[in-house]
Amino acid sequence: MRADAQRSIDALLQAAMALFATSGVDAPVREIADRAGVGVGTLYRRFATRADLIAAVFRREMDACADAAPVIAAEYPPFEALAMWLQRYAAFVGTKRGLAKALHSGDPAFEALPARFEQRLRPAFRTLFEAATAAGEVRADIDADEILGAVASLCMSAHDDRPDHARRMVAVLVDGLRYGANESANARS
Amino acid sequence: MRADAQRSIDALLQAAMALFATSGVDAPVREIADRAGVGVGTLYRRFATRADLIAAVFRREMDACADAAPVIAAEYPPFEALAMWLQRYAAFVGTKRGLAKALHSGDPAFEALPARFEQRLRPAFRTLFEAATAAGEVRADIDADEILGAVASLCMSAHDDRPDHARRMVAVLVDGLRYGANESANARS
DNA sequence: CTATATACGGAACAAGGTTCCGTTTAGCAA
DNA sequence: TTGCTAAACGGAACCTTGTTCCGTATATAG
Repeated sequence: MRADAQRSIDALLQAAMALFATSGVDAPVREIADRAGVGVGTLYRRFATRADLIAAVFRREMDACADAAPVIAAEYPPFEALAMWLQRYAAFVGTKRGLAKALHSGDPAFEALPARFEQRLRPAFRTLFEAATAAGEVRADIDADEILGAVASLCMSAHDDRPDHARRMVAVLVDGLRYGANESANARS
Repeated sequence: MRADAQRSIDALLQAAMALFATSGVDAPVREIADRAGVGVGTLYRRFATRADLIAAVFRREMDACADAAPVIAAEYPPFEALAMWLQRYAAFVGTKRGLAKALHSGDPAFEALPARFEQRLRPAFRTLFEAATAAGEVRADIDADEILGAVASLCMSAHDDRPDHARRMVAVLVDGLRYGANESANARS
């Protein structure tokens, strides 16, 4: 692949990522191309369709988020690593305005994304989670998937408020994860 | 209001209803106007925006569905009435491809719809449900709202299959409602 | 019957996605 | 270094969709 082609792809992905975070995934292709400093023709040479560009951005960010897990795990003790990565994950989900709508749109470009979530994010978190569990720092009555879902919900719903609202709510949730933090309140339902 | 204006409104609502059922709520305004035998100008004279037309169609169908409840209740015994109305409700939800997306779009035209659901459909079903319960024909461990939600889910998800798939699933669900029909299976976690 | 407020149709406009094609250029070979 | 050419580029043009505008037609009160 020619070097300028690779540069275009990188610029497009970066521009799209930035615009999606601020304006949602409905950002017009022309704006994306402008911000990347390329023409729309170039955009369409690299991504067959607007949806393919969106999917590529999501995939890239998902991977980056998953890749952060082992790095964080190597540098911090189990529970801190888990907490930090969940904030990282929250930041990822928080920039995905319109993600849910896109996923349910039925567009074939998005079909592969759920599978990628399973293959990358889920195991990435599970490793952190099991390390923290093994260290006895996480209560035993909660499932790893529940946490990923809960954090995603927190970040999806409250996105128009102050931008750190989600971060704080995730922090509260993480505190609640601490082993034995609320032993008397564990009887739910 | 002039008679021709009323005719236009009726024609538009009917055309939109038919198109929404077959092509989803994304049907273009021009197609709707054509099918109604009017120009797009007329459409926009009657409905400030495309979303307002969609909302009007939903409202009208919701009301029709709710109005059917007392009619059915007057003609059939409690449990049959309940079963029949749920099929009516299923038919309504089944023609609403894209309803969920529209509701979550944040468009102000749809803001009033959830309230209308509460005010019309919920009580309409609750009356049927309580009559059947009073007659001892419905198991006691289920809530009326759960049923409305479950039927809606059934009709939303499986819409591309054979069109009667949802109808059959709803029928199965209704059978499960019969009081004492599966007493041994009632222990669900 | 006539006057006029009301309604109608559809061309025109705006905005967004996608395609097309003439121009430019990276990178290899001589 | 210089030429060559496949690859890449930009952006005008096109298509579809929602919305607006306005000249024409008509229902209906008096």
